[in-house]
Amino acid sequence: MQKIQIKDFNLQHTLESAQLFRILKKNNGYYITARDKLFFVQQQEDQLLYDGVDEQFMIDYFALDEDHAQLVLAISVDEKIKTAIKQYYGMRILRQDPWETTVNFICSAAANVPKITMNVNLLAERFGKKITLHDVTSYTFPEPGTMQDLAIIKDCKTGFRAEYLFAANTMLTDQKLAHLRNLCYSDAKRELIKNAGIGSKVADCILLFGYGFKEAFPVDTWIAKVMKELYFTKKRKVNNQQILAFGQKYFKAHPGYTQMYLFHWIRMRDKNNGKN
DNA sequence: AGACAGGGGAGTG
DNA sequence: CACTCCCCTGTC
Repeated sequence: MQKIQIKDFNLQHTLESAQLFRILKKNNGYYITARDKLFFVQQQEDQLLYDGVDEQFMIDYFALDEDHAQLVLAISVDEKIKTAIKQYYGMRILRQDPWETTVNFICSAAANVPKITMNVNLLAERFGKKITLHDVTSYTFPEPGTMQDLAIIKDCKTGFRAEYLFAANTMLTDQKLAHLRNLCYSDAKRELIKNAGIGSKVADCILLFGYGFKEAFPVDTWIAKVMKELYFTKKRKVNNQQILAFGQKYFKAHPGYTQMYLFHWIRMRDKNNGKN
């Protein structure tokens, strides 16, 4: 087990904020499968204990080189967002693999966290390779181009998303996805949306979690709800596009980070209230 | 703006 | 137990 010093970091909030799905809670920590790696991580106050990956991976994956305090300061534009930040301080946006993120969020359409988790775990079992760490077994994420059997994709209970996944597998490569890094946010988004099954919301998730575009502001039902509640109290009707435009303008420092805090805050609040 | 998708879960007989 | 119905949620 190795150790790394951390600051302004909360592992639980980071991992339980629906930006990644292949997590197993165990041994007072988490086993995470990320693309072709299976690793263990546990927080002990200002340290992360980890195994299965090297230090450079940890720094990059968890964005440990980011000045989170500074970032939070920049997005603290009003009391509402400050409340959410206070409660879940240290929630980081991970730097995930673009291909894996793309597949994850194609699966996310008309689904929820348990269903997405089921879908991607099944896909990995069918198309990935077995991988083991300690007493935990997992499967690597399918490589681009390897999901060549539509029937198997369907077997993974992906439903109408199966064809989108099949097409993405045919059309996308790591190289093509890497190219999007050279583009600005809106150009990259325009490119992503050309793919079937990727609309505005899914594209924003991919851009935020897979590329680190902090301009992205994914508007799902939770964000729509919290934004209406906090910022559109007088307006009778507002659509997701308007919420997106407002969010990007009002939270202009880092809309994506603000979205994360608001998303987590509203989900936890409603969960604790016994709603949902 | 409304139809629609597959699976899960609650409710009913 | 078998069934029906409704909900979930984002794309088309």
